[in-house]
Amino acid sequence: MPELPEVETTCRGIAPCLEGKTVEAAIIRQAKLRWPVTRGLAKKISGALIEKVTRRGKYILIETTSGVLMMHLGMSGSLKIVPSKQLSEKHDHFDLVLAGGKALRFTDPRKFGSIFLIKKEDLGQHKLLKNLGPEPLDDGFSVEYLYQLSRNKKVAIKTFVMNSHNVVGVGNIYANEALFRAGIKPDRPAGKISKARYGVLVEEIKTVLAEAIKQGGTTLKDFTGSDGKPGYFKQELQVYGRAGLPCEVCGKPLKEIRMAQRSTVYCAQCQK
DNA sequence: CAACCGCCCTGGGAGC
DNA sequence: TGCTCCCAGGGCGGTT
Repeated sequence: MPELPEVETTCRGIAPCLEGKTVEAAIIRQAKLRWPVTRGLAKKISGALIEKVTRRGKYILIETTSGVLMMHLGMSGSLKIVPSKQLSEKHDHFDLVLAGGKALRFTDPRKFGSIFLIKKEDLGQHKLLKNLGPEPLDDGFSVEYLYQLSRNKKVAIKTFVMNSHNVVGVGNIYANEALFRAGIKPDRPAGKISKARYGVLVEEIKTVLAEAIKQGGTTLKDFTGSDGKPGYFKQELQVYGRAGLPCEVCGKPLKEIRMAQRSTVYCAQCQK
């Protein structure tokens, strides 16, 4: 499942293949995704020049002279560069066909992803973007920021950091990992955690994401070749997916609880 | 407003 | 081996 590091890796992988290219056509095979694909997208984007590929949270933004193509990979989505003549498979819902024989192909078995075409001037006001919190790796995501925001909040710290209004891009896996590294019990109320502990948490969130992005670099090399190869960061995970297995620090079996319908794994000994 | 839950979807694993 | 069941989960939108 693409978390922020994978989205970042995807952006870095596809950007050189897209920037400066002209869009010949867009092929929409499945318009029914998490939300309907923007009406008339194919017609509107044909002939556009791709200027820049960026990212906001987990939204990939492909800026063109005809508007911004905004894509979210949801749970199971991926993007790759393929020869435009390559036959599509069952879950290949969208192609952005480029001049020169290649295409950007969007694949998403569970259809939790989304694709929009937005006017550049409307981007900041788009409902999916306008309420997003700071980027976790930016300086705006600081101890002061998170600590102040957390005051008087009763919500559990894990739910708090996974809320994209507070900070973007911290999904279930990295929330679990960062809390373990910071030694904070996931169900502790956000408003009752000291500033010093927020200092540790903010650092661990940044570190774990940065490390995962670095690992993504390995995938980057053959990005256009095969699929996104899930699990490249898997060997680094200390708690996620390890319920019942011994804590790598103290050896006690890791516990699993459900928080907001999400699997939550922690060490009762190391996390307080 | 906060807290919570339902929902969108399908592959894969467990259980029988 | 094949069926059925259930779970994974980002994130919005609706309800309480």
